[in-house]
Amino acid sequence: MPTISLPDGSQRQFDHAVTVHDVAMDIGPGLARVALAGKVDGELVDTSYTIENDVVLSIITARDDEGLEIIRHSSAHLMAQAVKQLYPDAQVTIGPVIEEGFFYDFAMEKMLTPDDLITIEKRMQELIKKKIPVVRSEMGRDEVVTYFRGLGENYKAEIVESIPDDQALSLYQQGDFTDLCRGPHVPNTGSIPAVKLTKIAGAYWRGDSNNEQLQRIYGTAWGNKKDLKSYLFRVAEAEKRNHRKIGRQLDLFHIQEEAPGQVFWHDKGWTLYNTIEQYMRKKQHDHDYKEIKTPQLVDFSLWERSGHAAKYSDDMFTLKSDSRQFAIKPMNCPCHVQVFNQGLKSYRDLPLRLAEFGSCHRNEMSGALNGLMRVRAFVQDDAHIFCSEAQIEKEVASFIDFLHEVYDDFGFNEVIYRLSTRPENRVGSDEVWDKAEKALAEAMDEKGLEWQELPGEGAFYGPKIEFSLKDCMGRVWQLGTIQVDFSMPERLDAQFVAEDGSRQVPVMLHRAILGSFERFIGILIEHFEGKFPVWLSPVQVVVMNITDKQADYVTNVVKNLKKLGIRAISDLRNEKIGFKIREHTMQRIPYLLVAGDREVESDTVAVRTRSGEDLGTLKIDAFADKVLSKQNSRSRDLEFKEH
RNA sequence: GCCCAUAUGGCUCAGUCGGUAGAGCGCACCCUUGGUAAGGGUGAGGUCAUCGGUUCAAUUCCGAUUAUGGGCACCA
Repeated sequence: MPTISLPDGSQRQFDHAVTVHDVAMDIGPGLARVALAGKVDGELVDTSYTIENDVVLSIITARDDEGLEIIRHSSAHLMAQAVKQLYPDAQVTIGPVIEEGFFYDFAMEKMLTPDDLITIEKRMQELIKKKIPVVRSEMGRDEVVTYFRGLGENYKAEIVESIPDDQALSLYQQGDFTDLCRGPHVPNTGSIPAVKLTKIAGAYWRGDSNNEQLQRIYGTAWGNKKDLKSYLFRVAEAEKRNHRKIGRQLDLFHIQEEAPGQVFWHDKGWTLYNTIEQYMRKKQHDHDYKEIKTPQLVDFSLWERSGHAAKYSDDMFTLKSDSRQFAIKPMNCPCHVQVFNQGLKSYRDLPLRLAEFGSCHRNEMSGALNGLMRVRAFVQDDAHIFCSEAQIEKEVASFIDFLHEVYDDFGFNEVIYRLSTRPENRVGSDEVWDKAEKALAEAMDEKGLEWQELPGEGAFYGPKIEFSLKDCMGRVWQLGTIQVDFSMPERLDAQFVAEDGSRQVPVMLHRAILGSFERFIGILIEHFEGKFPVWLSPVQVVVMNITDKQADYVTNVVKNLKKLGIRAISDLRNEKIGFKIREHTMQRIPYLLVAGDREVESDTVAVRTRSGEDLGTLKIDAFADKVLSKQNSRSRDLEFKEH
């Protein structure tokens, strides 16, 4: 005789066991129609689930996050059903839910084309119309293996075989298609309101590039057509922020075939780059780093000693000269140890923080290249902190503060923190790893940061924290990092004299805040959609004349602004003022100044922002003061507020 | 590196069921001197990514290469 408590606090009593669907029906047939699943005492179940005891129940619909997830998961099954109907030799593998959608990997002879995607989607729509019931059943593990083997579904059988216990597994059947799945699923295929296939890709079986490659189809699914439409709109809008597109529009940089993975910085892009570098130089100086510069071409033997050659020799650019083998440096750390090693160091010298805007080259695999986000030649805001074990935690903590200062200045507040811990193959004792991992974790905890752990993802020489941001397409890019290294200082004979006179090996902390300048600028472009704050804008001010009469005046204004350290240009072209305004607005120049006869007479300029606000008419000095104050405060808005 | 797709004036793209190409923007010149998101006219610009094959004929079809894009894998 179950009593069922609902989320609003009300209760319903039944004199017999009921299904989730029955309860929904009891509340109202409208709810029963849209019910996708139930949540019984916190656990998600199908609508066909039978309730026998007193429980707390909520009915899950497309409005719930869980409901959306169920729709997506069921969409993956639906797609698999369509694919199997159209291409019977296809074998199913896995089909999980991902952010905003789902995918399913298939093993099949035929190579899918974008046209096939349309065919598959059409078949899916037909299956949706048929409202095929989705039925759950259970089977023993070995039984399931036999079942899938019988169907020729060898991948699926392999997955089931790797499940340890002989526990009962759940299967979901919809018409001629059955898949292994924990569930829950929608009650019938008609409960999928809005689904669209988006792209085809290759993916390795079990994520291992030594395995065969499967064909992956990505899709997106939503609770209603409107949400699907707005998702597609969002994707299209995000595409407008693409750093390659804006990089071309704003004349910041280009990449061309003769130099794959390397950037040709144009005047404006390089101005941006230099502004950032100058900023970081100042910040590093303030945080007691010493800036150094080390060679590009270093004898291969150093990379052998550091241990990099063994692991990365294929990814290094090398060249021969005078019968010596050199590598173009893929990283700066071995060189920094060489600087540390000059002159005997004392414990009094620690922590020693050596920073370099280090230009590195890595022969990244061709398929990895990606605009500014992944390049073969890049510059890191790299630094290595040589310290004692006891100093690790304090150094990590103050590094995180430093990193936050920088990210704040750029306007990034959504940072993803990840701690990568000891991998299977590693150097150093467990005690030292314990200490290092703890130091990193505690440094984050003390600042109240929410972080994820990536077990086994650390470098062979030590654990690391990664600081990442999302780009406009929702992809996550790592920027900053701090890594504890117990290995390299020893390999490269770094030592210091301790308090007791003994020789000891320092710990080395590898750290970067921006990561690569290239990637960071790519993210900046997308983050701001090219509308950089004043301090970063390659051109901060454009001064325009209305007729030829004001040309000299404008030239003079620009000259004066430049003298004050403002990046100003003039536009004296024989065009109407509306035309010039439009062009420079599209170029995202923060301040557009107009000088006509009125302004010349009063020694002023009329000020407008790129977002269209009229800031009135100001004397040149007054305007310059305000721009400089925006620049110095790294303000992100353009308006001149009166005080 | 692997899978799929793409490559046409500076940019964005159209096009040719095989007969050596077109638009808009930009650029140059001329007219216009116009007060806050596109004034008008004229003109110049392309070995249709590269190499090879099929064909009387290839930018178009086929193959290879390179690069780019989306994934996968990788990311010291």
